Amino acid sequence: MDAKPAEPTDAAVVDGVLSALADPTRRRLLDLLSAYGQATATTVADGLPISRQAVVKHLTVLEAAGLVDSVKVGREVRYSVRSEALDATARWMASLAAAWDRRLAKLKRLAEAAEQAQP
Amino acid sequence: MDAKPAEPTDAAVVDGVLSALADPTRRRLLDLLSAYGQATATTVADGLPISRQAVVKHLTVLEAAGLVDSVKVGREVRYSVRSEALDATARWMASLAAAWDRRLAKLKRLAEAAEQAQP
DNA sequence: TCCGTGTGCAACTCTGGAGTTGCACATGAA
DNA sequence: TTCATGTGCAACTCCAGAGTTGCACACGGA
Repeated sequence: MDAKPAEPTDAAVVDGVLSALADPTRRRLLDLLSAYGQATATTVADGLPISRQAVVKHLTVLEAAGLVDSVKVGREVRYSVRSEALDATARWMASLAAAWDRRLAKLKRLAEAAEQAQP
Repeated sequence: MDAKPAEPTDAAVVDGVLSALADPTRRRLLDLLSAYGQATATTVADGLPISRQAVVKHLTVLEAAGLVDSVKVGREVRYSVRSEALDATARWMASLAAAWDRRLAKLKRLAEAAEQAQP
């Protein structure tokens, strides 16, 4: 029973996470962030071949997708990774794969039944 | 033990699946395909507001990502959904989420230890 | 054989997003 | 207060990819 297609609320989350993770640079960014635990855009940009502004844009996308959290400390903004949205999307994908399997199995049964009915 | 980062072979698969699923039209297309069980590009295009050629391009991307299978029957090409790549990506995401959680927990412990060492 | 329908290929437009640059603003330290 | 450094904002370039259109080709049925 844990294989229903997806909860309606998850749709937007899944959409955001998938778009966010589609970019290799953003995946790399998440890797760095999870390694640092907490870091500013400037810090992360040092470890990447792109400008700080590019990093900020990516972080904005990731935050909108719920994959990243930001906290303002003094004059700097510290970002950290959040696993909830990622986990929700993983569950969505697993249930989708299960749904496909069930549909295919059902269609296969129907096809076999039809074949036996009309030899 | 089922939470190791990811198998190296999976990297390309995950990359392809994520890029493929990032497009809403492609997700819609997969929905239709899984409902039909098996369908041609022309058939699917009838249920979408885009041209057959656009559908063919999307199906090519999906097939390259391993999300779709194609079989040539006479003069038509029948596409069907495949769940393996999707399932592999789901597992990758779940293990990534778990890895993030473990790292954050570890960093938290380290921070607390440091705080106790220097009150 | 001829006709109709489904595919494949190529060229084209166009928009969104990735990245850069320049500058103004804010804040912590001296 | 002054200075250095980290952020925020805006305008700009550039290119990949989503979609279209037109046409040639292939195959099954009459």
